[in-house]
Amino acid sequence: MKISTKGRYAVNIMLDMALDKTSDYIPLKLIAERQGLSGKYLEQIVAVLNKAGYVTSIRGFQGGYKLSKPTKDYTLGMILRLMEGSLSPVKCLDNECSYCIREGICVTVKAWKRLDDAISDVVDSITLQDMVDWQLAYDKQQGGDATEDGGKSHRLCHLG
Amino acid sequence: MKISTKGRYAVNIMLDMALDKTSDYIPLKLIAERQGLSGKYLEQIVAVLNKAGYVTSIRGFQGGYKLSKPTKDYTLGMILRLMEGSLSPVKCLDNECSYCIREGICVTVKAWKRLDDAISDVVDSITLQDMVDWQLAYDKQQGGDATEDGGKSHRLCHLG
DNA sequence: ACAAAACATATCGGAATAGTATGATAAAAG
DNA sequence: CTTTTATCATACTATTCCGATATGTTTTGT
Repeated sequence: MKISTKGRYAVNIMLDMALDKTSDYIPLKLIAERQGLSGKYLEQIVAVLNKAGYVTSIRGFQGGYKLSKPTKDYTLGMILRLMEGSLSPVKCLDNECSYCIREGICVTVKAWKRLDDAISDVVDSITLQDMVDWQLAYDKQQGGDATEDGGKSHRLCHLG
Repeated sequence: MKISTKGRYAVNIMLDMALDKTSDYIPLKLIAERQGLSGKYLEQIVAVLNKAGYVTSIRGFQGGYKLSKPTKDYTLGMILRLMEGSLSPVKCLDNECSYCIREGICVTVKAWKRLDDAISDVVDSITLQDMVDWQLAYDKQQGGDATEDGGKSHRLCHLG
């Protein structure tokens, strides 16, 4: 029941971009350094985000990535489902359970469905903007310069 | 984010026991046959349930297992956590995140915590008795003899 | 004694995870 | 027009986890 690094790092990447005030194309190497993650690994992850249209890229010198939509348009669920494939606790709920022996009778599925709904409710209700707001509120609470770099970079938790 | 077979099969085992009207010690082989699962694999799983005191066993001829407590005393969360170790979506929430670089600052953890709470709310609120009730309600709705064995065995979904 | 069943380990193939490694392509700067 | 920076594209790999099998040993009622 763990979210993989792909899912978590993807959130971290997009949140890092959202918190970057320059609102310019950001080289992935910079994000990797800020977050203390492998740049090459992040390339694989951001490639998926790129193909899905979640980020826009410019190649070559002074290139990089930026979010293609406003932060309120991304939910945690969108990002996680893109990377993880599905967030349902059992396969049965992914593909209509067409191969089940007793379709519709299985009482366990009723429990899994409740769990699945609860998970979806949470991840679909939290937007990237929400997380930005949480971060800004925390920065303010700390006086704005509690961090060694004055809060310019927001190193996130990446230890699963 | 998937529940493993150990967690799901453990639920199936305990639900199978709960639905068995004989209220006697049930040989695991019988459960394996009813549920269409590997008996040897179930032995490993039931061994954990046994050590945790969730089931009681009698060895030897005509031995077997039975639930050691009334069905309302088992929650889905108890069973799943026993088998899976933890249901939290990130490791960070398991051990107080003592090794985090920016403990308490990390804004992603706030999101993971919400998800974790939602998951716990669901699994801790569903008891084995609830699932038994759901099954009995369904049996009644079907007239009691819709199944080929008159509803005596309740084959559950085990396809993840 | 025998058969049925719990109990105890060891082993194992496959898949997923979490990355590295290597290189090709593109574009701006000097 | 070369160099630097960066995206883009695969290939590879080491480790862990999953989902079992396999091979017994021990207990116990008949």
